[in-house]
Amino acid sequence: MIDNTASGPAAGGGASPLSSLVHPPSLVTLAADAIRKKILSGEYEPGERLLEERLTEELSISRPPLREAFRTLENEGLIVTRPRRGSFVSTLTDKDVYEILTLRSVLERMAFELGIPVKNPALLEPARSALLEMERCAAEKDRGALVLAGYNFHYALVGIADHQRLNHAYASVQRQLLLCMARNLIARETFYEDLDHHAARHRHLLELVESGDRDAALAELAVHGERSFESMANNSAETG
Amino acid sequence: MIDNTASGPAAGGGASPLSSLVHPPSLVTLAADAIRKKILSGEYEPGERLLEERLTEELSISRPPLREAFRTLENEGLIVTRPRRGSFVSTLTDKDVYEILTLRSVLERMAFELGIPVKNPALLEPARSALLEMERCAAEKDRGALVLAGYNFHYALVGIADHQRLNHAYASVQRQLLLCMARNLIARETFYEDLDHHAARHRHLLELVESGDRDAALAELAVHGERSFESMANNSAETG
DNA sequence: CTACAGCATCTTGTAGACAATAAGCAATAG
DNA sequence: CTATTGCTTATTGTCTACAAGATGCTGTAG
Repeated sequence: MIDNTASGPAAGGGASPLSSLVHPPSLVTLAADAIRKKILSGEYEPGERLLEERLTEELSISRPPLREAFRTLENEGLIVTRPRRGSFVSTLTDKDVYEILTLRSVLERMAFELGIPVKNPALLEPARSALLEMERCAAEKDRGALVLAGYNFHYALVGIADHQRLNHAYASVQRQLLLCMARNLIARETFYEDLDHHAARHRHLLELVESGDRDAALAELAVHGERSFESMANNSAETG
Repeated sequence: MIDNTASGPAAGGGASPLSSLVHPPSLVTLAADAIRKKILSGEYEPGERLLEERLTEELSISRPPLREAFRTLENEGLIVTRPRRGSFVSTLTDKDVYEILTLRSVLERMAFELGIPVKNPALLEPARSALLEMERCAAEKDRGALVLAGYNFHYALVGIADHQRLNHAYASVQRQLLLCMARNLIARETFYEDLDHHAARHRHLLELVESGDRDAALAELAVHGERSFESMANNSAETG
């Protein structure tokens, strides 16, 4: 059954909360969100075949909206559809991981180059609250939640560029990154060194962004991304 | 009626010629290609409502595959769908144009940074042949064809990075750029100064790429993009 | 004359059914 | 015993039909 408890930007395709009040979301949207959630949570494993009939009864919808949802997920890179063969959860090779990480890095740098110094202070609010959420997770020693909060923070940070297409592309890349993590569950545990240090690094990054020093922020972002890249690449090399 | 005379990478979603021989393309693919073509050629104007029933009889298919094609085009940014209201060809604001051009620039730079020096010489082949096509168009004084060939050249150039996701994102941006041009038809005529000079600039760019001098190629790309940006931005300011 | 309410029509959203193809299995021949 | 061929089954691709909601018009009241 569809359960659309909309999560952060990294998790859902999420319509704006305003429009969702006015327009009841279509089954296509709900189905896409539900399946995306199950893929990213690891309930559907990479490579797993997604039987349409099975999904229809699982979500209590019929096939047309389900198939439309598949198209959406396909364009997001979460599933691949082979004609007459069916749809499968994307299996990521090491090259895919490389592509995802490099593209993410470029998009983040673009956001900083366009967005710093921040013209509209309101654009920083989401990043600030996301950081608070991170620090809360760190204080509670909730590593899994911290990772997700980190994704939301990065997404919010990219938002300072006030660039719709950049946001869209970045969200897509982030989702695939979450798929990487679903592949090697170890990453979820060994990714980060120390929770407080992790949160502190992100606070430092945000402060540099707020200061308006573009080059300093970009430099920090570089080492920031470097760390993630190494962790993920090592991890992928171990398991892949 | 669907007429899938597959064009260059900028125009079609184009399945590989090999697989198209084995697997008959689905109606969804054919419909998406056909509609995309009509949108980019200007047959369907920006803002125009796309009636499902009308499209079904125009393409001689039924609504389910058509609706799936809509999802694809929606994710490509060519149409927008408002729930219970219908689908419309995307209307681009000046900010949209700004976003498209900046994103394109970043993606091209990324391709150069990752792809130069070119490791696999075969990756340069598509760019070389695309350039020849450009020069042919210039010689024949076919301005419209030259512009399209230019798009194919740039797409081929991005291909040197050997980066699937980058290619995909770039193709998407390019399609929206073509949508810009469908908006202001003037651009198609006044965009370029001199046909031969235009082709020569592109040859120069390719030669720098082939030489392996990344910085020089990036510098040339910068002025290259600068020109397009100004032309497009001015043009959009005039008409938008 | 204008504004609001109610209705008719049209369009989208969804469901269920049919047809075509691919995968898996079994039987037979070598 | 193995490989190949034919069939069976299951799953995708597509179509037609029904339901729900939105738009536009018309009629009436102020």
